[in-house]
Amino acid sequence: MSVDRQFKRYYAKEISNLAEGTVCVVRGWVEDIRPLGKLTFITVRDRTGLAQIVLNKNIVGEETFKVGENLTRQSIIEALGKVQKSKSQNVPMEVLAEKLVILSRSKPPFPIDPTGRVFSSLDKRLDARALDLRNPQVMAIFKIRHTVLKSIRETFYRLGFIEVNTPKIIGQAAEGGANLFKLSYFEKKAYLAQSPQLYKEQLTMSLERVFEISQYFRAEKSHTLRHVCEFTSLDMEAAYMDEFDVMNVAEEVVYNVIKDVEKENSEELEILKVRLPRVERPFKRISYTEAIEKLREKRMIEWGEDLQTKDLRLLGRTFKEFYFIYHWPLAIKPFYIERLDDRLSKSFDLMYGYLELASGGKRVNSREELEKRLIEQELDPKDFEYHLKTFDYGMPPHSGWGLGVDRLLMVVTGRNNIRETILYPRDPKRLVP
RNA sequence: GCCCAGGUAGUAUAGAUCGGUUAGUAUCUCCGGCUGUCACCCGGAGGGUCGCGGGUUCAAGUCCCGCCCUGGGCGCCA
Repeated sequence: MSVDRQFKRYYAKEISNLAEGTVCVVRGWVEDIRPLGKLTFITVRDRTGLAQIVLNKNIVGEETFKVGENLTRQSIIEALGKVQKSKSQNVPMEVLAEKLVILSRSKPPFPIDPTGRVFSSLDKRLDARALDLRNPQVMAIFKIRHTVLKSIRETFYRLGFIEVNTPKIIGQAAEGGANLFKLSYFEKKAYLAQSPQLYKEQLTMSLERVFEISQYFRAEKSHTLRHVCEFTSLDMEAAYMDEFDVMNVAEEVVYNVIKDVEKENSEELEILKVRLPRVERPFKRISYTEAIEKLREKRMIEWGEDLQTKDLRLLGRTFKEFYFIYHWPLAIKPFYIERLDDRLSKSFDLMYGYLELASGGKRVNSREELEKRLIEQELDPKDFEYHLKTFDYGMPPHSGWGLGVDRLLMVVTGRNNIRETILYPRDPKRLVP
């Protein structure tokens, strides 16, 4: 069934560098078939790029030639042949086929056009996501995503952080605020985790420096380009660091991500026709109070108010790159953020333009203060007993943040819809595939 | 949850202001031709309950009502 196994398989991209006459095996999906009588050109694509296979009736014979003529687009083929110079505009070298086998025959019509000649709506594309990924532009996003994840891990390893995995099925609807997805856990009620917040704080009392990359869940019917119900979060928490220390960590992570993508994904960036955001260290840092003053030039806003979408868009016009907004009012931050004075907190957000990428701060590390803050926010300390107890075991001062990986990808790949950066996104209307 | 814009072959679109012949185009799929194509070309064919239901009318893709779906904005959002 298969062509001769003794010959090496080359990726499409490699063929251009092979010497004339090299015998090679090419595998991939058929992008185009151009029959010209006794000569057929097949463009085949794999994850690395495009290759051209030439089928000559006088060389392969009647039977194989017919296989080539009757191919369907998107089918998976395997060809064996010799490399020769090509007159193609797209590739310098091509493969003159001696054998051709169909490994999987596709069945048109397809719900979308993965070559991108006719644009399909995102909705249709997501319905056929597996096929959509054959589009080099779509594939490029996820190759970059791979680099981003790799870069993040390398930075944290270098900084002496330990990678951890906290539970995603949780028993207590902690934290209040956002809505949790409920599920049944045998006879008990359980929830899908919205964050590793309490776990990662607890881990600082032993592992000191931890980070986690994982998916979390929010049952919110958000209808925007930057919210989904299942998102990937990068979380870190470190003992003995304050809010400015962990802001520096965030800056280093983001800076390295940009530099690594620049180094490793120039081809993908070109396919996407985007330029990476400029990064200069240190990132700009403005306090919440300064942000309010800035906004006052444009509209009536009271100190203490949370910033709305329109405010962030306004700020984004002034601060077009990465920047921090730090020391937010205590009242609009969660209970575990430490107090700075009677009205401010040791908190910060990392922004890119109008987009909120990360949020963090120094944490409360006394049990008494934590209980007080819970009550202030109308939460019941009894529900947090398992967490509060850990503060009696000796809890180091610690700080941390959570960063939306999908949002960071939006910035890096220049997409304006978060769904483009997630393989199989989940939003209030989409649960499949 | 609120507001706005949409829904026409597999895909993407034109046609709606003014109701009237066989709903047009590109791509796609199939058949025929071609030895250097490259979004090949040339010739032929196929594919549409115009989102669903109801109404007005001699006549509805087009006008009216309801519903469903999609996109976008706001809100919600550690």
